[in-house]
Amino acid sequence: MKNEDEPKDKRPKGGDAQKLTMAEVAKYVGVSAMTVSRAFRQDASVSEETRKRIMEAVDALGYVIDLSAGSLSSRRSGFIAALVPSINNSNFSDTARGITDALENTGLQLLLGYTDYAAEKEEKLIEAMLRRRPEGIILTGGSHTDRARRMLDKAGIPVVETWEIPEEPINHVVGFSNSEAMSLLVRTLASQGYRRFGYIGGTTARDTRGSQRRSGFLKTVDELGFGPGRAISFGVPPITMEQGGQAVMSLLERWPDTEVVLCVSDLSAFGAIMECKRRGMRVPEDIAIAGFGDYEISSICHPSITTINVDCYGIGRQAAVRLLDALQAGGEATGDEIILTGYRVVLRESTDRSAR
Amino acid sequence: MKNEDEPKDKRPKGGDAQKLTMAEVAKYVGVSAMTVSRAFRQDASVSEETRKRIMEAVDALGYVIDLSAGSLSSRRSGFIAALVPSINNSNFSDTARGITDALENTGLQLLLGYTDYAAEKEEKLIEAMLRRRPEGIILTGGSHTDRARRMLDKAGIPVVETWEIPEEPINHVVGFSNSEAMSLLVRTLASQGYRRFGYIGGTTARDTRGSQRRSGFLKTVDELGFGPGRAISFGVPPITMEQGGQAVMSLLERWPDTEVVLCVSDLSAFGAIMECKRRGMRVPEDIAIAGFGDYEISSICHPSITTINVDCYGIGRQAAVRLLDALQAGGEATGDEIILTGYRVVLRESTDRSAR
DNA sequence: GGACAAAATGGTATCGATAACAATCTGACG
DNA sequence: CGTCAGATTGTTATCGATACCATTTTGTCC
Repeated sequence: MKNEDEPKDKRPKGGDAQKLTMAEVAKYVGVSAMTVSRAFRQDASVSEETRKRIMEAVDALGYVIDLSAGSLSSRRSGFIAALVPSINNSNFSDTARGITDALENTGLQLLLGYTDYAAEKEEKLIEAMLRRRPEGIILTGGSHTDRARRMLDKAGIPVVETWEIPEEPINHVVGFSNSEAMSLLVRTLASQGYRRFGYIGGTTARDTRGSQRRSGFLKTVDELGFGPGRAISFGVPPITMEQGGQAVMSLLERWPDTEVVLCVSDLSAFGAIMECKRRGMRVPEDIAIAGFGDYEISSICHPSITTINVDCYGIGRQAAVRLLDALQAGGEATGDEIILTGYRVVLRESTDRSAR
Repeated sequence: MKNEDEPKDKRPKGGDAQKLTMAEVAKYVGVSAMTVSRAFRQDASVSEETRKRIMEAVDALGYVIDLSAGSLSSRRSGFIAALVPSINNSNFSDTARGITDALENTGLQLLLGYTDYAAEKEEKLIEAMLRRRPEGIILTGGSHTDRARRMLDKAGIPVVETWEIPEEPINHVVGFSNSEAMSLLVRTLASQGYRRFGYIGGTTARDTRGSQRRSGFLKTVDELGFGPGRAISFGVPPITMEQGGQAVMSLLERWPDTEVVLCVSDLSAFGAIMECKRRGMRVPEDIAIAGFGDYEISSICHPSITTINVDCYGIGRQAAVRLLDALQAGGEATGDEIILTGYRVVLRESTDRSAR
């Protein structure tokens, strides 16, 4: 049996491994712990002189305040949770950046998670997040499991759904209609003379925004009287560039006279364009292709890609601001509200009609 | 003056806004709070029957455990912190994904931050992270401010530096030599007959990996006797595709007979290639271009881009595993160690010599 | 100089879980 | 049937900060 008296400190390394507490800093300075606590918050009333002495001591000792202790007694975790489908998708990482930027200097920290486009994973993540008692939560989309909804309701914190307009919003919404955005793109291209439209993008419930774009496409093509829409779907999200290439080929195989192909995202559009070029087809002369999302690549590549520009960063920023407002108001005055973010068609070379 | 007796609950909404505690769940079930606490952990000894009853109550009441309270007394936050330069860069988001995946089912949660390639921002973030008492921390690169180093040392938690081999590692390292990787690319292309090498990528201290690639380039070109390297730099990281395009033009203006241009990343390489094509130059016939990082785009675009494939995901995964090992060992046996991750040259169309 | 408001500081209880130890229960075995 | 180890459950103190209220100090004004 081991000697029970052996040192218990098993920290990997680190100089003086004693754990400093506020009380020790206080003793060192000759004030009470409460005063040290106040010194760490700007608004609290501590004389400049005392604060200075305390901060010098903090520096000298290398003290780092422990927020988890504080949040227990103050009942404010200082966390905001945000869930995005994928962190590898620059549209969503732009949104994450918008959130982070809006949170700067608010004393709030972001807890980020990614759901992999799966509602069950979202449910798990929501639970994991709620265990940290976030003061608010930002979600992508409006499609959640029942249990997730119940947990969110019970948590009693402001919720912001983003990137789309849910049929039954939980609380606040910052987004746009993916269906209408895609519809706008169809109409814009139709006004340029295109008639035979194709579409690439799944129907899967995993990517609700993708499904909405697809239905917006089909509905609009129908309304315009351009016959039944030619839509094919493929794999599960996230859709790769390569899949975009495969998809455009099966689409053209099935409907060889397609004039223009709209894609669920720029990434699949890019893959489609590259595959066409590889096969010797010219874009837009032989086939026009458009995307969605206005990724960096679309303005750079050759031909540049017609797309819908979405204010990804703004969605994140506004969602965070909305949350901050709600927190400020203590949840009283602020009614649930839907904030519509803008989008616009960006016409580029890949659908240039004059090139035909 | 307001009536002090008015309800204090200002929660936004939420059904029964009472905050449940473990004690209440315990009372409901008819056991002690301690037993409920045990039921939440797999290993703890609670009879199956009791656990089942407790979990049913948890479900019925909608109780969500409060980890911040638990971590205070258990002195284990359940957090791992990770800092990456940018979340929009898919190389780094792959690394983040690797970390997250490795943490799955460990009960540890990731606190992610991005430094914007700035050491001062890294310092701030490290402090913000340490306030949450993470059990370990994963950093990108080995370049940190003095204060950051002191804080990390004082924190006494395992540190893993990634994506490069620091001269003075803090603790653990999972990465590769960016300089040698670039050197390998130069030698490989030299063996194909290329002689007049150009380079695009900054020297800034912000992007140490970029600087290492650059110096690896210059050193190798020099060693091979191919005269002084032709290197130009531009803007601050993160480098955009567009900047890649601008850079290749100024490089060719200055050294018009350059045969092959190596870029600090695939993104700038892509921008460079597109700009060349836009100007009517053929790649690789007129000018060969290579990148670094093997982003998705490089295998898809036309011409496909020669690059260095880096195990981004594996870096994250291994870094996390290393951390878990260190935590397991309680910091005893595990010496600081450098784990080298692989990389390899991927030759593609953009440097295809036979096309000339 | 005294009165009084405002500023600055301190003391104590507490947030909600878990560690550590104590107590009780269960079943196996001689 | 008694004993004892192991399984199960309970009790109390505590993690490290902050809320709340009490107290002391400072400054202003007549």
